[in-house]
Amino acid sequence: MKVVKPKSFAGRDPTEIADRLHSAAIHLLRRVRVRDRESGIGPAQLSALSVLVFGGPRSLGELADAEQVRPPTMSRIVAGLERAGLIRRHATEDGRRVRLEASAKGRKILEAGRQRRVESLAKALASFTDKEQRQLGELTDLLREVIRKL
Amino acid sequence: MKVVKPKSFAGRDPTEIADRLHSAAIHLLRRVRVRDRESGIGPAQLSALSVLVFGGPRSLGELADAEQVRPPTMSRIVAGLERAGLIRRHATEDGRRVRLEASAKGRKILEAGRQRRVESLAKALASFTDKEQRQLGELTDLLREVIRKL
DNA sequence: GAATTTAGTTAGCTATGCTAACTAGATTGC
DNA sequence: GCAATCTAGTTAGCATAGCTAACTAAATTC
Repeated sequence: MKVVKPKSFAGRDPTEIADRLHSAAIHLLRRVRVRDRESGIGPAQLSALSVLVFGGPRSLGELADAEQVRPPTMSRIVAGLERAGLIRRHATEDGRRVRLEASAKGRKILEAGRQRRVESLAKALASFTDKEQRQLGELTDLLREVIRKL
Repeated sequence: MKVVKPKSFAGRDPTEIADRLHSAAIHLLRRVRVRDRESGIGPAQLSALSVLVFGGPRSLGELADAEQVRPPTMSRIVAGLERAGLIRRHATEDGRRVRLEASAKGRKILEAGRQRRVESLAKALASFTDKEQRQLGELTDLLREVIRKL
């Protein structure tokens, strides 16, 4: 008895899905990086900044948690953002904690990067059907759920 | 006249999709990195190795193209993989070119990493319905297309 | 056979990850 | 009320990974 798995029906196997997501993530970032370098700001800084812009002000530790990096790593990322004038650091009642907040310049830089990213991605998306684009939108939702549960 | 865009119907806007894909890619990799570190091999080395294992032997330049990095970067990645005994380097008729090939040890390491990744991801995927899992599978295909066109 | 092109390496910079060890402020406990 | 402990963040030091510029050596072109 021969069981032939239909290869064309992709991604049923969790291993397969895992590998593909992993590979997709790596290569997507490599592509995007090219455009993001134009902003003169590294990917980790960009990502941290976006948390502050879209998620609001927070402490360094909270930012580290959100970005899944260790405090020393975030400390340096924050130092870079501050040096570039993209965020500001305020004291809080708790003298140990800092309150990090995106500056107007930071918001502008992020928006510009977003525009560039869209420029590239919109071009790539243009050749897809409406249905496929809708699917992609749904994928990002699902993906967020997956990551949250990871 | 007021046009209210339904916010809940996510991802129609290419900007939105771009941002989400970007963010998802970053955070997915950060999660996976934790498990991948157990293999004692960096993410770039792991990714390059997987090209050799699943895509077959090729030259350094081809590998650099596949991985979307510059030759000097790939040169160093390859040096690391060679030092660790995960790949081998053979001469070709063209004296400038090298032929890179995964070793048995390299294939084993990669398979082990795959297992670990699956262990995590399968756990995360388990809470999704069959339909959602199928969707995720289909959408990784879509994602590959997007990246190819980027 | 000289000039050019091509493949890969080396050198040197930056950014990002980590752990270990430190400082300083807040909290706890006696 | 002050010592011990805990918590937030920083500093130091290491490794990986990205880049460009400049080099070496082999192949190709003229």
